[in-house]
Amino acid sequence: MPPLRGRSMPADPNSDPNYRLRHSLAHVMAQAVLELFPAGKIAIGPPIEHGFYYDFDLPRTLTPEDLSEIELRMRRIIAGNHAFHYREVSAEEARALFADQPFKLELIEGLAQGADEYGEARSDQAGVVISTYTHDSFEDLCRGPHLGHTGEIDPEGFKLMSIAGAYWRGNEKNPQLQRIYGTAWKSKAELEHYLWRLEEAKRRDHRRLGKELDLFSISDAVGPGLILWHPKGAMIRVIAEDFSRQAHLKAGYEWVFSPHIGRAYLWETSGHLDFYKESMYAPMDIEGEAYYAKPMNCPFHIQIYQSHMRSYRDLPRRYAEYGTVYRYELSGALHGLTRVRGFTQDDAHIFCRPDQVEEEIRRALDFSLYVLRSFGLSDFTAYLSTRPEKFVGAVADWDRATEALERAVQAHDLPYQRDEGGGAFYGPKIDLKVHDALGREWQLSTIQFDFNLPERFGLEYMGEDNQPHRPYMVHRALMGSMERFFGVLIEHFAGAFPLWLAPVQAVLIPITDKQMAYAEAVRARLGEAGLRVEIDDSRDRMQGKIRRAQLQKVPYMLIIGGKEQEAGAVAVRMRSGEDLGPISVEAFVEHASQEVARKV
RNA sequence: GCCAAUGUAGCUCAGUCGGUAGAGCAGCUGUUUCGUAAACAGCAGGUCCGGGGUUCGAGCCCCCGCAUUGGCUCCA
Repeated sequence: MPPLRGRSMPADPNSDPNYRLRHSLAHVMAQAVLELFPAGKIAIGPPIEHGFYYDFDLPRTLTPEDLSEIELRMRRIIAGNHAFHYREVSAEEARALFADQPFKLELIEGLAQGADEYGEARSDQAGVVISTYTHDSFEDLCRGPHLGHTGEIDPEGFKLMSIAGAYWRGNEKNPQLQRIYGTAWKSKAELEHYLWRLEEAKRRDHRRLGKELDLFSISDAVGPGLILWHPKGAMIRVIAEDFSRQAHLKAGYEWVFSPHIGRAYLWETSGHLDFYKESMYAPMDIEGEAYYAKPMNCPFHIQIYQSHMRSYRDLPRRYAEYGTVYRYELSGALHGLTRVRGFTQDDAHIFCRPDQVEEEIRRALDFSLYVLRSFGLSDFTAYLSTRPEKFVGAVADWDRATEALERAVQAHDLPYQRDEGGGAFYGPKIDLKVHDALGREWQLSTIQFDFNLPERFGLEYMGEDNQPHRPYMVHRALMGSMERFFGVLIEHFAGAFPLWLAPVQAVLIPITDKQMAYAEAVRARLGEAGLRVEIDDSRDRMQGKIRRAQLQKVPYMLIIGGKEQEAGAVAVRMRSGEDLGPISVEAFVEHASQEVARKV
């Protein structure tokens, strides 16, 4: 999840004011690379979110020094003020032009057969045109559009960022190419702003802050992708879990627990061993029988549902659990807390009657937004994924479910996008992505119908008509996984957690050790009031103690000198640097308690 | 998993041409008792990621692993 790095998804030429610039720079870069490696083969080079890339097959692997050389050549080409010329060619002409460019030939064949440049079938088969753009000595198969000429590019507004391996057409069975990423902006100032944002993101990186603030670690001895929660990180998790659990109970959920492993039979019935096996760990043998670590909690909740006969009057049933699951992830995909191999979902499964679906979805979405907003996240986009080509269940059920999802989103006036055909084979879903303080998007919540498992397990309830009926089943996770959610919170707050979440809410700073006994008494009083407080009893000077507390991003520093001790007070410094001056201990308790209750 | 880069003290990092392993912070000890982001001094701290090889000699060169980082792919 490098959220600031451009995604491979091409930007839109109409809505993105930088599209032409970035696309043109991709061509300029390809020319520069071919100057350096005349035998090089070029693949594709689209504009992306913050820049552009181009994929190459080159006689040797690139080094970071090559990037400077390529940049130099690019600036030289830009200075030539070369115009971009568009022309349309026939398939034969195109084949001749790119006779020594095998990737281009493959693209041309695709175009000739009505596919687009990514090899996807196009809906508008009729209007397939093969075109090229030429500037200076470089001609590329390209749909455009481009700038008028290279002189429109600010030579100080772009920078080549990195080299990465990328499979031809993103398929790991295809040859691996070398991809050069660049970022490009209208001006040097914009580029610098972008680079500053990258630095800021680095400063907030949860992996860095996790170490600096002693929140969590990952040990080689334990294994990659497996998280150790240190006391301070665990404190935050416990607060978040307690808050959310109470909220669930108030919202009509029933709390359940389920084990970490289950028999092969369970996973055969659920179908996980058919369609999810690549993500599951090898089974363990228990008295000759295979057991699997759970990659999902649903089959267990289903067993609870099925433990006795359900009446239509019993529904809906909402089972919630912090369920720890294990999923195999490719080693190269692991990333801090946001992509791990063992994680705990704030999972729930709702079993309901068809006539309750609308209400249940609305409640689930309301609840999800309430919980996320409580954690200071307020900027959301919803993604509605609809029925794919391959699916299970009845079309009527899909339509009803999809409409319920859409109406729930609309009721909240949330910005949302439809991903037509993007649902899983077993049901439509809404994903909520949140935007953090830097505007980066993170997927957390998901509300997902399942028409598969009720069928496979033969779920039933007895209806008013004394006939068995199949319930609807909805999976949902709000924070998603505690690990990822924690990572997002760390980065969102840059480690400066709001008071209610801060693992240490205040540090008492005695100026000399004459105040130590008084500090101890103050701590006892604050602890009694439910505040998490430490005394800095090191032999540092006050300045040193303040600095340490600042670096640990502790919300309050309570300075205690002779004057405060006389007055039964503490001198309050906030981590913003603001000095509230001396106030009585009781006044501070009141002030802090209110702030905790407000969750800000 | 694949491509590339990286891996040196708890942390951040330096280490030249292959020739006795370094700094700052953190830790420990001593001195200092101080009013809003670092008191002073000393001490200790190493499987240079692991294993093999080349060499008189390897942190440095070669090979094989492991881990991390950036991508590809995938996702809570």
